[in-house]
Parts: sequence; C-alpha cells; structure tokens
Amino acid sequence: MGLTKTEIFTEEQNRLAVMLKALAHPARIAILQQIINANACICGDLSVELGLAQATISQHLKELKTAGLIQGTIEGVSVCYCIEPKAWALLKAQLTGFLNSPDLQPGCC
Amino acid sequence: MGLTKTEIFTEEQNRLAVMLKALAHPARIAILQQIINANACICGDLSVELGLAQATISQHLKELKTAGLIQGTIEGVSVCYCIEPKAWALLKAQLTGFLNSPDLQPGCC
DNA sequence: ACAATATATCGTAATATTGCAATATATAAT
DNA sequence: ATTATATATTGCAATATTACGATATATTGT
Repeated sequence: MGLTKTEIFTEEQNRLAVMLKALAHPARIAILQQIINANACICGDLSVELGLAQATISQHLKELKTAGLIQGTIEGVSVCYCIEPKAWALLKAQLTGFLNSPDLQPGCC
Repeated sequence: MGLTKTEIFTEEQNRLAVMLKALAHPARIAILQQIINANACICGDLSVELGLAQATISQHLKELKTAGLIQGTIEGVSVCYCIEPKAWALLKAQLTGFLNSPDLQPGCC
C-alpha cells in the first residue's frame, strides 16, 4: 500500500509522529538551529549558510510551518521565521514524558 | 534526485536526524510506549495490541534496532526487545540541548 | 508603471517508506 | 526427525520524500 494507518493510533501518537517527522531531516534541524542560535527571528538567505538551493529551503520551511513548529511573518521584502512557542512547548512536553520514563534497569535483556 | 545530501551537514545533525526519523512513525512510537510502560523487555505478540500485520511490526522493530534505539535478545522461541540505554541517553542529551535553548521572547515576530 | 530583490510554487526525476501476503528460518517439545 | 510456534526476510504495489530548475508572486524603490 504505502500509506500510514493513522486511524489505528491515538491522536497523541499521530501528533507526536507528525512533529518528529518534521524534525527528522538534517536540513530542517540545521534551519531550526540557526533560529535557536540567533535567539531571534531569521529573515535572511539560509540557502547560502546551508548548501541547498533556494527552492529546497523554501520547501523545508514550509514543512516546518505546516507541522506548526515555526511561524513566518512578512517583513518588507523578506519573510522572518521564528519558533512557534505553543507547538514547541507541546513537543517538549510530549517528548519529556516519553524520554524520561524508562528507568532502564541494566539487568534487563 | 531524491536523496538527502548528508555530506553538507554535521555528524551530529545527521545522527539526530536518523534517530528522530526512527521515532517519527506512530507505530514505532506505540511500540516504544509498550516497552516503556511495561518497564521491562517485551517478548510478545505486538501485532495483536497494535493493529498491524506481523511482517509490518517486524519491519518497524528492525528500523528501531538499526537506529540503535532498541536491542533484541533471543529468549527461547521468542525475541525480547528493550530500550538501548546508550542511544536513549544520547538522544535525550541532544534533544534537551535542542528543545530547551530558545528563550522564546514573545515580542519576536 | 517599471525594475530589482526575495520568497513561493510547479513540474519532474530519483529514491525512500509503508504495509502485507507468502515464504523462510529458528527454537522447543514430542 | 517431525511438528508447532515465533520471528525474519522477500517481493511487490501504492504512496511519500528529496532536490532543483524554471517560473510565478509579492514588496520596495525609482
């Protein structure tokens, strides 16, 4: 077939999967790191910093935006992107509950 | 083209992307939650709990194992899977540094 | 209105992912 | 050795992703 059976999973599982999928590409990780490191909006030419074509970066930004992880506002000729705080907080909350759970008994297996 | 240009990104960015890609599917999230909730190895028939065919689950387990997130040990007739503590710790460390950075000034954008 | 600059979208080729039936392999018990 | 049970692998069809050139759209300055 080739398409995920979302209907058999919970809303929470599907939401987390969508956000993680948006994160799961080195180019998108690099883009988010640029925003985070700048500690502000980023309005410029990411295609120079990263080694990808302008069309490709625009596509990655769209995916991050569709997943709700960033938001873009038109600022004159350019567009400024920054972290979407709500989605970021949700992601953090879901991941924290997920990553911190296992006590990881060393004797297991 | 259709393949990620891993050579233009850092080792760290690529490693994180690989781990996140392994996590970025509701079935694999569900599998990991089963292991985490059991707080032990899981040796049984996940194909009943989740609504997927045995072949599909085996494939998802393989992807989690390839990404290094779980480990499997043969236990008689069945195979027991549990969290791989080292990879889990690495993932947690990388994600923590990533998710906690932005101070998220509300005035931005 | 027109040119210059910045970003988005379209179209397309190459590759990857998802899911499953069918089949293979491996261990345990008789 | 044979059977029963559990997991893995193979092969395949449907769909998704990645990347980019070409083109479209939108805003600013003249």
